[in-house]
Amino acid sequence: MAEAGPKKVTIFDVAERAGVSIKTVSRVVNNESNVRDATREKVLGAIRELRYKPNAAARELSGKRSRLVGLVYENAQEFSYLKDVLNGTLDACEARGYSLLLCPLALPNPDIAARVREFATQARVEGIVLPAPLGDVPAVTALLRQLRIPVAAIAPKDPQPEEINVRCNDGEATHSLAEVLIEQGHRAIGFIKGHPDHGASAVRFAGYRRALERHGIAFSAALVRQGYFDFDSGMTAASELLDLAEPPSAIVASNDDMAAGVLFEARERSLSVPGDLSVVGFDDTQIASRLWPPLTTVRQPIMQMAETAARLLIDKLNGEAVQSPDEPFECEVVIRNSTAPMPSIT
Amino acid sequence: MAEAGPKKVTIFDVAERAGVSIKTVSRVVNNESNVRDATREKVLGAIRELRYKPNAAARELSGKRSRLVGLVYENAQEFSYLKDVLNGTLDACEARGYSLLLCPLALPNPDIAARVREFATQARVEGIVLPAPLGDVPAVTALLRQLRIPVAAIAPKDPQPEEINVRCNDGEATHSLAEVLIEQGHRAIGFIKGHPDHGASAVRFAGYRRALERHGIAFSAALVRQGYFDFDSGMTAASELLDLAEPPSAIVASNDDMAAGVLFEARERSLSVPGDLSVVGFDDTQIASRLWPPLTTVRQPIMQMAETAARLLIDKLNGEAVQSPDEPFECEVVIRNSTAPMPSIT
DNA sequence: TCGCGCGTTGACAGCGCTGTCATCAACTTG
DNA sequence: CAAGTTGATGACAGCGCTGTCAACGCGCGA
Repeated sequence: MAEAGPKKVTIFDVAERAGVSIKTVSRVVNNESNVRDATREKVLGAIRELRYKPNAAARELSGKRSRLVGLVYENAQEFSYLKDVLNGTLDACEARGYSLLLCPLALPNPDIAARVREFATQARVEGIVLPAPLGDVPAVTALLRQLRIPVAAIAPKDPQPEEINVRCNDGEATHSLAEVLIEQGHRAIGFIKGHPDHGASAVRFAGYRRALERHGIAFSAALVRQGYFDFDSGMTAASELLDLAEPPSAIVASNDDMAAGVLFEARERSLSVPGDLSVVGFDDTQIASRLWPPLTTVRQPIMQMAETAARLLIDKLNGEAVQSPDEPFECEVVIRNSTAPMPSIT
Repeated sequence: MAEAGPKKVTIFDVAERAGVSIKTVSRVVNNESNVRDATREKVLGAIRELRYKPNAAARELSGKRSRLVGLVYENAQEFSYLKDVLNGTLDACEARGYSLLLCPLALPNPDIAARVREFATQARVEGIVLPAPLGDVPAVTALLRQLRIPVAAIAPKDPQPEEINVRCNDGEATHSLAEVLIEQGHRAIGFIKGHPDHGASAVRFAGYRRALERHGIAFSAALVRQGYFDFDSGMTAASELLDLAEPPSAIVASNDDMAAGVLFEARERSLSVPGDLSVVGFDDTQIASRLWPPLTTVRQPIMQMAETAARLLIDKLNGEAVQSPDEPFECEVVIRNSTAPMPSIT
């Protein structure tokens, strides 16, 4: 191997330069108390001058802190969701000097527990970020609790009070979304539920029901179909709904991918959207604005949620007393062109 | 902190159990030669029985090997591409006991070099995977060369012979794609180029030109527009092409996102696809099958390419004499419903 | 005045592994 | 058969840091 670059700067070099012991340098680097301000300044100066960067391996070996956070996620997940989760988590890690390790999971899978255990122990992560729907998978959550690995869940169905979790008001948002349709005169509004294993599915469905109730529209189970958050299930559900003797004039899909399926099915039947049928999605994924017509949908602040989750997690790892945000994050309804007033039946 | 779990198993425990010195255990773990088979078996047995896992921090501190690979990528990139890159790279890392660290880049950005340097030195990665288009960014490649960090480039424009790189035959694929249209009778075939900074753009354009040439169709610069791989530029380019006095009857977009833009523009003009206009994309991203009509496009084996790149990179880091694959990976033309025979003008 | 407590600092061991070099037995060779 | 060669194994230092604990100086109350 070729020799290159300047000699590695170690804590000894800094100590010598600052005229203190390595222990004091260590204290300064780790922001410990009980260092006189003058001393701290001296050390900080030496660190800056020498461009000292602590050796992560040595710190971990000696101090038992790996400064590693894990992101365990469902690999089949809509990727624009993951992208936001990833970016948010990375931001938080970077800001606090942590590194991120990834653990994609294929669900459903009987070996999840083994894989997560392997990851948690072998990868030496101090804490784990668990984006939905993994915060709702008992095999995972129970294991991590048993391993005593701190967890930060993004949008779990049943938030554990002692664990970090961040939520958004997607129930409210679905309520608003349904109201958009109601205010346009729609009364027969179909609903395609999300995957039953995802906490968000029930919440969104509840939001839809509340909107109907509030506006005095009778709920009809016939207008509800079970979907699984994927394109095909959206198509199938739309097909069934449109085959009804009295088909809905609008359909709320629990995510964009299923809404895309609805649009597809409508095209197959030469139904005009929004002329003959209004459609709304959820998530504002990239596809929402690429479809024709562009989808009215809901944008969730996933990246902020992930950033907050990871930040709180790291703070907790650092011994701070953190608590989950009291208020859910705000979703935003994005009005595009897939919705239009109910054609008057005069 | 709560005490939990079994006592950590160290190399000493294994050595004792196997009745050898720690050094011999180390040799076995690192697959070094000069260990008698019988000894190796004994040690392997002890490792298995004790479930020994070497401590990564200690190995790094002592041996200077971090077993970390970096993935530097453009964050704005189409994410289904990144997903494949990520999955392929992760697979290779996992199979070889490496971990993956991420470094998203926002391009264009004057500080890339600083950020990459920070990542390369601070994150202690031994090697870096560089998916397109980053293998073509001199600020990045030159820096890494100077830092002497081994690199594996995915689909670079100018493959460096001394560095690992994997390619696919996307020129051929574009050729085939254009031929699909030609065989359907199209003669006026528009082309929307990709981002000029991406190596693939020129290659795909060349494939298109070769197809025309091979079938004796005169090339017309008027039918070519510059795009940037994004939806909007696809729309704009389509708009210009369709405004031509003699508009094309088919359009080849250099990726799916731009093809989606073409479809969108066609819809705005109430043009039927593929009745009035045939459209093809490239990449077979998720959106391709969600659009209406579903796009004829080309699927690249990105995940395999990434897996190969990362695998070769790690082998190289381990001192093996590796060389890039001689043959490019094969792309696959996916025929869907966005193409149809040229309407006869009889 | 002495003794005590507190805030600050340093000496040193040791985290778990790999690199270096010494050792030793088993061969090979003239 | 002595000397040299080779392969297998072990002893030990040390990677760069943090935890532990001791030492030191200073102010304060009795």
